[in-house]
Amino acid sequence: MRHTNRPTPPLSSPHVTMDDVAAHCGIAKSTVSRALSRPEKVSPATRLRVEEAVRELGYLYNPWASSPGKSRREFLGVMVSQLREITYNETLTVIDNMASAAKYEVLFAVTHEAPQREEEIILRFKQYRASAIIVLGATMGTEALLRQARAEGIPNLMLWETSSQPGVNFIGIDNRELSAKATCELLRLGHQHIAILLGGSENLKRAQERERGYRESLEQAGRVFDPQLVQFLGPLTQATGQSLAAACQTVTRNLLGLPHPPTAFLVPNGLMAVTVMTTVQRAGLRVPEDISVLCIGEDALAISMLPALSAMETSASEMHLELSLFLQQVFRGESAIELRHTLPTNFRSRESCLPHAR
Amino acid sequence: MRHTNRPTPPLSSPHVTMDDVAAHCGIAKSTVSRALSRPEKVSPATRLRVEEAVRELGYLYNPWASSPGKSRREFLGVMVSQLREITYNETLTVIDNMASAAKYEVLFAVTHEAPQREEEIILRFKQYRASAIIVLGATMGTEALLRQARAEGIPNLMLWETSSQPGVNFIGIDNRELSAKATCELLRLGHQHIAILLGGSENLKRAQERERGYRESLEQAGRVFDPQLVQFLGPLTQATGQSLAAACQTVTRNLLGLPHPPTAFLVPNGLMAVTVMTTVQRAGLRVPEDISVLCIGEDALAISMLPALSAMETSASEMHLELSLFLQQVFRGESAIELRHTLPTNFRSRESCLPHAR
DNA sequence: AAAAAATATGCAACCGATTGCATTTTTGTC
DNA sequence: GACAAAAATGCAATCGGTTGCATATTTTTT
Repeated sequence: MRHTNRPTPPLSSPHVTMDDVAAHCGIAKSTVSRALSRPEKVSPATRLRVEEAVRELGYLYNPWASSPGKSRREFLGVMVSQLREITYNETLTVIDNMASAAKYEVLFAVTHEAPQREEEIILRFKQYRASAIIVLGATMGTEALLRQARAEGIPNLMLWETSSQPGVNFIGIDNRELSAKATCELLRLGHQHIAILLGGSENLKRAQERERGYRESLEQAGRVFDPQLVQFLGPLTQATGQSLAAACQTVTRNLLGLPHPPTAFLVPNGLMAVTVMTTVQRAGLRVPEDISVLCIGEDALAISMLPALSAMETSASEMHLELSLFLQQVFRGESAIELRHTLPTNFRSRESCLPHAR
Repeated sequence: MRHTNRPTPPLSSPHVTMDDVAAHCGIAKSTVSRALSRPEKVSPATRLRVEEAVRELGYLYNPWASSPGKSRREFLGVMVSQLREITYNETLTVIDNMASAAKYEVLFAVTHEAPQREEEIILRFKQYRASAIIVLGATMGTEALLRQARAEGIPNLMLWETSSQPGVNFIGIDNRELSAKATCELLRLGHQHIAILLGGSENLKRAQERERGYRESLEQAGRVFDPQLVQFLGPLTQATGQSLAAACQTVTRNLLGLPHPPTAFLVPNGLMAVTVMTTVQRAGLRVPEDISVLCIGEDALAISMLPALSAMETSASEMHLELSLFLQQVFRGESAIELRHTLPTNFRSRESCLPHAR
């Protein structure tokens, strides 16, 4: 995207400008400007007259104007892979709160995990001179984009991910390790056939890393890796047009119908956990007696359901705290911020996992 | 908010301007401008030289500059009460897709159902000359704000709500009626004590309307209205700091402990449904045999859970279709758009509601 | 080959604010 | 009441693009 090619937008209604206010008060434009931005530099009488006129004429500050170099409109670019993860919602809320308090605007965009779209979005963020770029949900190309942005002086932050590349900031979990730990946990419980469900497409960094962690754990334990047990839900929903829940249901049913059906499921979030559990139960099996379910990446649903969901858990509040610290630096105008923080994770056993009864 | 008072931001790095490109090519700034915005008005040779220089110098179009009246940066203001509703996520995705395709930027803000915040946000949207304002989740003051915006020529659209005020556009469901229908449904099944759980605070338009529908239905059926059975979850979570799910759990437990405990629950969404069901079951009761659960406002979770959730359902896709039509009008530059559409709703019986066995 | 038409480019004004500096007005002091 | 200092205001340049109009160049026509 360089320039858009829309047929020249219908010019918006002629707005009231500072000149109008000045004329109305019979004073100079510069005085009006000062009255509004540094009231103490102006006599109380004029200030009142200006405020009066502003109200009367309905004048609105125009952030577009002002010397297009300096001035004070500030943006935060927020790029999200998709809006299916409840955890992202919380994080987005934190970001918005901080931004709002600091009078920053949030530019929001969804990538749908498409690398090309990511590139466009980052470019737009740059054009709008975003003070920082925050990413939720990365593909394999994201890091390169962020390094570039960083090199150009735009602080960046990837959330819920980690990165091995320099120049990319992050606060997040090591998904490979997380997935590996989860797999080990199930292996330790004696499960021979473990299915892993991955939200998103293969593009998704997180999904790739989890798949890798899963595979490595299996290999390390000397088990055969059965590709049938690895299911990416993203491409499926896109191909068939069905909802994620529906896709999950189909996949689960298919898995249960295998000659050697899995006795444990690794799922990416609460919604998938519910869906898997329900499907399992409808197939006449019990959770956790017959089938264990373990959630990688806990969310609000986990504790609410029955049986309560065993999960790999992380301190979201720790992340949000660090996030807010980062944002404060951004708001203070620091641009060479370095922040690479891997959050600790641990297995939280609840009710949905049991040792495999042969 | 008129002007912000930050200590003048640290001036961003000196960007490459059109002048730089022009100088580098030895041509006039205006030619560069034309080469980029209307390539056909410029000789192929120059165009190539300019493109080359742009690449070489790393020139980026600066949307801030340009005649601050015309020009082509276009915004969509999206105001959301909170990010707890999964349905909102889908709607947001639709909005983002449309905006992105039309090269509009999405300005995003969360109100937390605070009227004062809403006012600030709308003001900011106006300042940034947003082409339209879209609202998800309104308070009682929202409509007045939108009418005002509309009067000033900014199209607005309230989603998932209806409005009786002129000048306010909407595509949504009549929450009073919806709630009334749901209550009737439960009354018809013979339930004597029906609890209603409302997400959000009393500020929230939707919550108010649902409470009203519930009350009216009860009165119409000649039942006594027991205020104890009406629970607003919003204020509770804010007061105690606990999560929505935790608050829902507490409330449910309390309700079950009443002298005349409810035999049916009206819940606002899937997450609350899961939580109520789980709490009920942990209390030694069964869903739906002992306790019925009916969801007002269906979401992805509804069909995934066990027992499958009976719900008042609406065609989200119908809404999204109309929404996209509205946005297309906005993108085409129409500002006096009139759109007031109440979506049909109907009761979808699944497994979570049964006649009350006395 | 000259005139007319079409195309390409440059010049300069403009958009709506900010800001340094000059100027005017007010205030305070003796 | 005169004068200096301080406070308030105005003037004009500036930011980085866009655009109408004038000018220069190329192409077409006869």
